[in-house]
Amino acid sequence: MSPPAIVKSSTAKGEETRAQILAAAVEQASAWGFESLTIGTLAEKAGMSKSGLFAHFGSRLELQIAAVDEAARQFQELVFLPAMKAPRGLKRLDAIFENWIGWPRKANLPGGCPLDAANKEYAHRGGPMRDAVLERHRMLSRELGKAVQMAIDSGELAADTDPGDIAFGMFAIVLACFHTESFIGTEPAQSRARKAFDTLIRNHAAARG
Amino acid sequence: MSPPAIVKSSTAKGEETRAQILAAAVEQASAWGFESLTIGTLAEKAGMSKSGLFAHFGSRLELQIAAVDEAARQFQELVFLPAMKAPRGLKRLDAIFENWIGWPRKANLPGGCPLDAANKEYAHRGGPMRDAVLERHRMLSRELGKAVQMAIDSGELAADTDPGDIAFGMFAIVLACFHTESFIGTEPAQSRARKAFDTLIRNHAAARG
DNA sequence: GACAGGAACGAACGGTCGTACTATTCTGCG
DNA sequence: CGCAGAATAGTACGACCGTTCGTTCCTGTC
Repeated sequence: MSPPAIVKSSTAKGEETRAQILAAAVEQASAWGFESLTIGTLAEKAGMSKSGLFAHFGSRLELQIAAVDEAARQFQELVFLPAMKAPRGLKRLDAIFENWIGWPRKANLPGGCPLDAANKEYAHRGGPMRDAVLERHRMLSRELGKAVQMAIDSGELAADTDPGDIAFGMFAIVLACFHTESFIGTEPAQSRARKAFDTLIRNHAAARG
Repeated sequence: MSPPAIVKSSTAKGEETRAQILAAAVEQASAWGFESLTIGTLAEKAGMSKSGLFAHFGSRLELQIAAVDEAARQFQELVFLPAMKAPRGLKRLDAIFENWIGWPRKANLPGGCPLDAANKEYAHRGGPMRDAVLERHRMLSRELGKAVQMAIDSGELAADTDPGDIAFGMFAIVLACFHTESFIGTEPAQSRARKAFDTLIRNHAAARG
């Protein structure tokens, strides 16, 4: 009696190693792409056997999809979530941008943004991976759109601003930041990105009273 | 005697098939990445045996590098070269931008810009491929910088314009255009990109008489 | 102590990879 | 024609791929 009730030991021992595997998977995918996620190399990285790792996912595809999910979760956790502490409007948009351009470093992903990598890899082909990537991307895109709309509603951005233009502009600047980091270094790339973002916002700012 | 001098038959029959192989390679790389360039699949695509194709390059790495070169050559041919017919300054910058966002389609590369793909794949790793990609990228970057500088020298862009800002902005917009094409379609993506480019230029335009 | 179930293991499979050899066919020049 | 050399094909190899299978270890319950 005395029913164990909850238990289930929040870390079921298997869940724990699964989480470790996925962390390693995202790290590798950020640098080498999701197509590089092979059972063998990942097993070696996680310090376990191929079959042992394999049992956690059932197939390579499931592993890749799980890695995409994990990457999106980390993005949400490191970019959007902390920005919620900032007040709605431009302040929050600023926070999102700043977290965005810095999140690969914060997540210890020296290979760059894994979602960006996934998009590049699968956007132009069919299959379940493309579906998974697009779904996650649309979700995050919607969240960004809401944040922009708030800045319009608050009167900080001009009322006739097209929210899509701002989202497109932010997306563009962040992409260019990630891409130029490898050429000119993190610091100069982020500096240029911030300057471009400032210009973008100033361009659409509501006229001051 | 009578030294054969030149000869070498401009198309040495081998050169011709080599060119066909590289065309197929660039096409495949644009959609599946340069890491997907395997001897076997490429041989099948070119309608010849693995060993026959292999003999043209000597190693897979050489093949990949040759594909990067070919992609850069096509870029030069379809983006910069036609823009040279436009007069120096904003007109030429406009032409470059327009050719840029449309060149994958023009080159029959439904998978997107292969140089973008190569950059994403190799920017964060070492090795000869990274070197090759970065070199080509820097070359094209320098060419873009010169075109921007001409627009400043001609007085169409403000004298205090930072050429790097314009180049960064154009790069950003084109990247976002390529990335959003897969979500919202080619037409809307290019439309947004053109709008953003107009804003960028207008922002740095020299004050009118 | 017996037992059940999850977690990880090692070995093996069919297949594809890049690459090295040899053999065959094609092509142009005397 | 004949023949040299380039171009392509054939074959074989070791390594790695994803996956399957049977086994072992660990943990918690009767």
